[in-house]
Amino acid sequence: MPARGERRRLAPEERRAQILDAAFRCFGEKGYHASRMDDLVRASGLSKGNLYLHFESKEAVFLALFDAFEAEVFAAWEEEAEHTAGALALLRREGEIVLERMLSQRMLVAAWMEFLTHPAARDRLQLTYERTRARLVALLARGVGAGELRGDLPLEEVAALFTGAIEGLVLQAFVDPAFDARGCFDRTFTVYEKGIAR
Amino acid sequence: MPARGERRRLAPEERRAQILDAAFRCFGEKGYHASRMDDLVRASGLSKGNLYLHFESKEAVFLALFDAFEAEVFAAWEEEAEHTAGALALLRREGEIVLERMLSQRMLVAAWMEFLTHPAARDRLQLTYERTRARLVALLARGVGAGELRGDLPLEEVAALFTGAIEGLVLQAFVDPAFDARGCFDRTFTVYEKGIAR
DNA sequence: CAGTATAAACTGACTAGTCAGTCGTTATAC
DNA sequence: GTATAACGACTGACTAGTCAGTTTATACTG
Repeated sequence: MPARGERRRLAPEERRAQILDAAFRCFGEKGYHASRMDDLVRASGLSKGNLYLHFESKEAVFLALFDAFEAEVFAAWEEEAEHTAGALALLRREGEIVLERMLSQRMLVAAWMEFLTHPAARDRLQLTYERTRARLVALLARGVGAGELRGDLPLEEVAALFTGAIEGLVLQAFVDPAFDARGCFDRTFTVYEKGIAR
Repeated sequence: MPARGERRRLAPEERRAQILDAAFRCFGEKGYHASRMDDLVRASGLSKGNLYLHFESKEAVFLALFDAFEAEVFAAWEEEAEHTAGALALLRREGEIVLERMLSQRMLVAAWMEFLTHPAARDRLQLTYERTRARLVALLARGVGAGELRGDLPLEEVAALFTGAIEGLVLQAFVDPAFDARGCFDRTFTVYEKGIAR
């Protein structure tokens, strides 16, 4: 029983944020399965019932966390797009941005991988991949239009290659702390450049 | 209780194969966590006790399955290397080979992802990545030596990029059945070619 | 402004079920 | 006769989610 006066009613958004904050720490430290709902309870300082008042399941909490992560990356990309001219330069910067965020949250990425056998997770990630590729296709198309990139590129496929390659670097970094994904991206970007530039 | 005469003593290797066969079907259908040891028991037609006589844990079964998968891919690569001349042609073929095998066992790949928060899985996958990159570096180095590839390539990094890109395509195919990873690889291989050929 | 009613945020002990792994027993091969 | 492969009912630790009851904020009333 909490000491008198420690209970506080809060607006739903604040509680959700509090829960997501705890979830971020738990899932980001131990992954999805190893994080128990009781861990989130402890980390959030709330009761279990309260937690289930705001999220209908463990799965729902994790999906909400992913939404936040995606939104953050997309916002950073928008921001960057306003400051960077040139398709290749922007492509490089956007790659660096997402790589940076994923690497700084390796375990969260692993938690997502762990979660991927849930159909809901697959659907959600599919959406993210589609959005990402669509964004890259638009970026590449502008590059083609500006005469910076070759005109005969299969844009969808090049976008998918780029998307996948970054994911692959993150995976290699996850299993091997000594693997320098940033450096690798940096030093191999010229492969893309030579491959797609006009 | 089995009907009289249905019990059969078998050599350890045969039992192991029988268990791995069942594990292949279970994990390949439902993933790691959703596959219960009792499922393996049913699928193998053996008893639980017998299963634990040959593998000390669920984890051990899955690791053994991964060993087999890796060995198969590496053997197929060796085979291909004997028939294919030219670094770029071989690189393409080896990519196709591993892509083919991973795509035909999507759920098994997902099971592995799911399993990745186990330290033992990380160590095992790290080993595989290292072996794969080492193999690719050797392949690329031969290409450089033969004057087929540029001499100033960061070989380690290009190998990592290639390794990661394939993994990334498999992931995209896993979450989206409509995603054509094979076609994507095929149509984007020229990006590598232009990027690394002399 | 006290007193009271109502809504809804909040609590945590509890439930109902799960599942990896064990072990006492039985069958088989030699 | 005996070593040991094989069996499967059983155990106990674990955990997502529930719910009956408690506390707080606010609205209403005299």
